[in-house]
Amino acid sequence: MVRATLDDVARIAGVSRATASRALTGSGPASESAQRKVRAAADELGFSPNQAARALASNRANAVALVIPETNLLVLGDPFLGGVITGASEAFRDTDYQLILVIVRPGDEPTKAYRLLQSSVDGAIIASHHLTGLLELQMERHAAPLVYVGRPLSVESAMYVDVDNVRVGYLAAQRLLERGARRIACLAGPEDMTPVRDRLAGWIEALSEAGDAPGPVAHVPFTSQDGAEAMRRLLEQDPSIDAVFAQSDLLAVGAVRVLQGTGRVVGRDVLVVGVDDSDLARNTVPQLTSVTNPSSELARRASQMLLRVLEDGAVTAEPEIIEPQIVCRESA
Amino acid sequence: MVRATLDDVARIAGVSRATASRALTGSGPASESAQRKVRAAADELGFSPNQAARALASNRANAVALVIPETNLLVLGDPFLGGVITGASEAFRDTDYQLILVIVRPGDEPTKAYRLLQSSVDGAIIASHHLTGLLELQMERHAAPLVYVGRPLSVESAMYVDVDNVRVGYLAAQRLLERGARRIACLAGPEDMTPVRDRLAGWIEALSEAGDAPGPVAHVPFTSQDGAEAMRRLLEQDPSIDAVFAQSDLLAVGAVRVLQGTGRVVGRDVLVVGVDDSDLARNTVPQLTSVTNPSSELARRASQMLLRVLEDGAVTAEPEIIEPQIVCRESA
DNA sequence: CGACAATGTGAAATCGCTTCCACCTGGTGC
DNA sequence: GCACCAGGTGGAAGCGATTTCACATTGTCG
Repeated sequence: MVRATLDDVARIAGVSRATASRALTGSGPASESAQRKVRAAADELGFSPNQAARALASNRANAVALVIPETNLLVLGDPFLGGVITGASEAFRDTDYQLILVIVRPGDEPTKAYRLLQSSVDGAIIASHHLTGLLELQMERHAAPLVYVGRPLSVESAMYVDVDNVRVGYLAAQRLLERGARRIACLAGPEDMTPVRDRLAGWIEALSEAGDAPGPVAHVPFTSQDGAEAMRRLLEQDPSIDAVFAQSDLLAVGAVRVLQGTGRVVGRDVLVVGVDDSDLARNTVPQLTSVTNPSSELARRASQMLLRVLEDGAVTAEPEIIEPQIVCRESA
Repeated sequence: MVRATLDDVARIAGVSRATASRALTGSGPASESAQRKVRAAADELGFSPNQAARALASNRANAVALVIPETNLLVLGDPFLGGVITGASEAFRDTDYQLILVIVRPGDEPTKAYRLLQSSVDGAIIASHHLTGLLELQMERHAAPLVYVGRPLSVESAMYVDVDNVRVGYLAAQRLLERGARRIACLAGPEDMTPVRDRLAGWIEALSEAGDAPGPVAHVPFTSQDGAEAMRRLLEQDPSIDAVFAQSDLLAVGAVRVLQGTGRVVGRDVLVVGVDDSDLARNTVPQLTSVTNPSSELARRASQMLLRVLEDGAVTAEPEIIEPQIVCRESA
């Protein structure tokens, strides 16, 4: 069976191709009756427009890229990226933009992704913090609008949606202090990530407000293994630690395992707060107190921002900041 | 800056557009010297072909769809889908196919996705077990080749890659029996999924070989909450249960939590085997014994199968079956 | 009643590429 | 030497839509 073309639709509807196009896309004047006839013909033929032809003629790809980093986190099940994917897909579901998944590896030469993006998308959502400037700058030069999930480190005046990460750190520290912690360590993520720095800043702020000095800090990748190792090192360094602010639930899980291994009871002898409020937080024993980091919400808002720019032709949009919440459970 | 077109490249290289096209795509004869000149000109201009034009002219989209179900699993962090995404992306990274992400919700009318796929991809990887025929049949009618990750329930003669799920169940039961279990319950997934049925079959097979009768079975969605509830019900029903075959790590985690809540020591009083061998299995206390269900491997193989069909023009390919392994840890 | 908008319409020109086809070279076999 | 063939090449015809523009056809106002 040969695919029906707009010509077929026009012929059956008894109008010109131009009119048929206008009737279906609403891009120009078309009488009531013409619209009815065209729509009937299109239904009859099961017409669906050839995207390539449409893209070529209209000079818009009707597609957006979702750029995410490939850490092995996806495999290991870090829920943050899953949420980003879900959120973005949700936001674009009812538009006729297609979502093109671009997974970049730290080592990849950026030109490849750049080319791809340049030639075939109208815009992009970028969820990768780790790209150090290169890709970002190259893409910025290009006309297609870019929206970041998470404030980018190296790009000024970017459009982005982020959680208030300073507040994340502040909330965590506040909770730990309220529960009586005196010596709070921090299991932070990689040092070159803006959220990591901001959370650290918020944590320090809350501590100094309370007149406390920050405990030891360890920067490690966001995996539970690294979290466990780092926790072990911190304990050696300072066995008097009575609370831990872990910058992700995954890190927290690793820390909890080590703390339990030393005979400490988490939630009593030592307090732990994580970040992400993921499923993980509910599935461990003890359940984790965690600060929210609503990935799908962030991605949804970023997508909507991109859509707005795409549709309204606006050049830019103000960043949006989401307020984090702390969800208290057994660990702190 | 205006994008360079093939015309520009041809002009600078001093050849015709036809020759330039052939030189760049390798789709026809082109002399050494022409190729050199064209390539030099393309580099100089930073030429990258307009995908839409190429797709329109060649009647191939240079894109494949990755169809995955939206359960809230992605949000909740079921690692299986993350692995599928990673694996597929990896397989297509070095081709010039783009990956279009299509997330279908159980309730979605399939025509929408169908239209999308029909009009703008050369093929698709389908990772959704839950689609009951409708979408699948519609798509089968269409020319674009489809490869399933996981044997589909309703489509005969489909191309797919799957793990040997009967063996998964068999391995789990075997391990539990070896460790001395006498009364083995099964926490199964939704009843309409082929892997769920197959694992159940393998489990029963191993039990009957050993002369044991299967314990109680509960069918629930793949979340830890449902796992926990089901475990509670099973225990009420039969407190003598001394082992559990949970059909995913997430279910296992829920079960473990409940078992521990009753004072049982998992790994001693009661044994638990999960499936997926995900990060989760390594992060719980006790660590879970789990049967592998290598999602990214499955997706990679499925993608390669699709590529083969796409490139060779082969009509079909034989299903591939991957052997599962059991990874023994503390819980059984 | 004539003139001028406003509104719909279709012919035709793109968009940037691939690919068919006709043509022109050389080199080879007889 | 002549026919022939193979490998290169360029001209030109699409691919299937959108969009511009000129041309009706109305209705409305003075």
